[in-house]
Amino acid sequence: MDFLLQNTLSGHKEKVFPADGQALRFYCCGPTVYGPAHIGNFRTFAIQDLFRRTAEAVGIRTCHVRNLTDVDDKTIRESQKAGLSLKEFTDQWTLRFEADCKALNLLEPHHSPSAVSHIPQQIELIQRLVDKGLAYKGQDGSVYFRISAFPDYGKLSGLCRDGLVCNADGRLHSEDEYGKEDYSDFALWKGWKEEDGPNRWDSPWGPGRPGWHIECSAMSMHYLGESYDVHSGGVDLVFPHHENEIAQSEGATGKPFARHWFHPTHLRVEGQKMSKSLGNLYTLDDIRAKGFTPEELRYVLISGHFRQPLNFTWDSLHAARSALQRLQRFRSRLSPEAPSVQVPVGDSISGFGMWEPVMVALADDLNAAQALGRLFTLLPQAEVALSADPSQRASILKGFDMVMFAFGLSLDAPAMEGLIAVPEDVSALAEERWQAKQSRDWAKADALRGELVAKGWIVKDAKDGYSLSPAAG
RNA sequence: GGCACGGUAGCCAAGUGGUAAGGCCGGGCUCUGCAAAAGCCCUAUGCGUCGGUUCGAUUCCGACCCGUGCCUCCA
Repeated sequence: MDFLLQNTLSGHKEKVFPADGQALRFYCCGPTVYGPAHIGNFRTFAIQDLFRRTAEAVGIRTCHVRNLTDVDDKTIRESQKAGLSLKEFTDQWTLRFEADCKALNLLEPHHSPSAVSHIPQQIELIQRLVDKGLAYKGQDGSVYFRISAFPDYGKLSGLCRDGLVCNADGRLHSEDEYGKEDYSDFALWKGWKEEDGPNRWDSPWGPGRPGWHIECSAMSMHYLGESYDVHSGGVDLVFPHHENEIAQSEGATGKPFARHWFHPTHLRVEGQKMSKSLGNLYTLDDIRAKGFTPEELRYVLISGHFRQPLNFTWDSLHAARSALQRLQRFRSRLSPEAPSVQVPVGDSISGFGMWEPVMVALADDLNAAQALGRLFTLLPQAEVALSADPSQRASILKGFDMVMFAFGLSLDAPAMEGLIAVPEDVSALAEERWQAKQSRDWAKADALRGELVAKGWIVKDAKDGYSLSPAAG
């Protein structure tokens, strides 16, 4: 099964493929660890995870790198506010980020390099650019990339260099910037300033710290080679971040950098842009506080097409809950055993069976919306097929689990339920009610159910027992 | 101002030159002491507006309206 994906560089759908005999080399721009990531950040990471899972599900091995930006203006400023060293500060947010990723069932990247731990690689790359005349030291002690020496600048974003200067329409900064030859030139190395405090590293150009763009070039090439397969980040990174990465990398090596680029678009919240002032920069904890699970959020985040802006609403989380429950019920009817979520590389290509149309949709430019549509259409068909011929159970189950692997849905809600502690008095009431019901004392049973509801618990009867769950809301 | 993208049922959201996937909500039915759950069924004569091309357009073209993104460090 071919895996097609629109390439930002060409504007066309192109086949995703690794070099012969190698893993698909895949780089993602990761978070700046100065606070909790919000659900908009996680939309991008969830889509990237969907990309990786889809690749692996169709039999493409991957090597996935996602960096951590742990030195920049924000991390320095916020660490100082918090009274912590930069490392203490970014470490704590890195742990938080990793925990959130795990909760969202994002596969762990094979490498998660941080900028601070790759300073030498960045200095070396800057040195290559200086040596080739593509970078220069400015009057302010910083080193800048000389855009005028890189004719291809603008090929990713479609913005030409002249356009940058001419079309900004008043948004152009005044020319009081000093140190740079040209307004558009960007910093590779930032000379140390008073407000940076102890956060300084030595370099051939004096003390300072790396610029933001250089870290991704240096680390991606360090782990994946000077030319690699796929590079991804949020749509806002197309310009200037990715444009600058291309300039730095191709300028230094003279070779093509990443071949294939894709950019998930932004999340909107209740029809509005996310912003601090609107108070809608929700984190995973905010989602939990409203009683939803990370998996429900994941479902929402991946359920729209990644190049289409997605409008997040609380209602969509309710919809996700119901949809997931249907999948869970289907899965547990198929087999009570927990799904195997191991990477299915190797035997996957012919393994989807009746679910193949779902994977075809995912492998066609990551069309998750269409894939989910097909999935739900096939659900009743699977039930019919199963009752007609029970011997198909194993193959239906296998294909279904593989598709769930690709979506990254573990369908493990029952395990979650077990984690909710039921207070003593509640379980005693419930037990008393069950006994009343067994002796057909309907009035008493109903009265006891009323008491349980008053305590915020809902009881549901089955043939041979009952279950308790906290009332919604 | 430049470039790009989008406007599909109450909500979310696919898709196609030939008569609108799917999910949620809502309604109905079956089942069950009751309730809930579950399963089944139904739910857009219309796809921003107005023109054009066509046997036929939501799908192509044009104009317009509205919304969104990027235009130097924001996923």
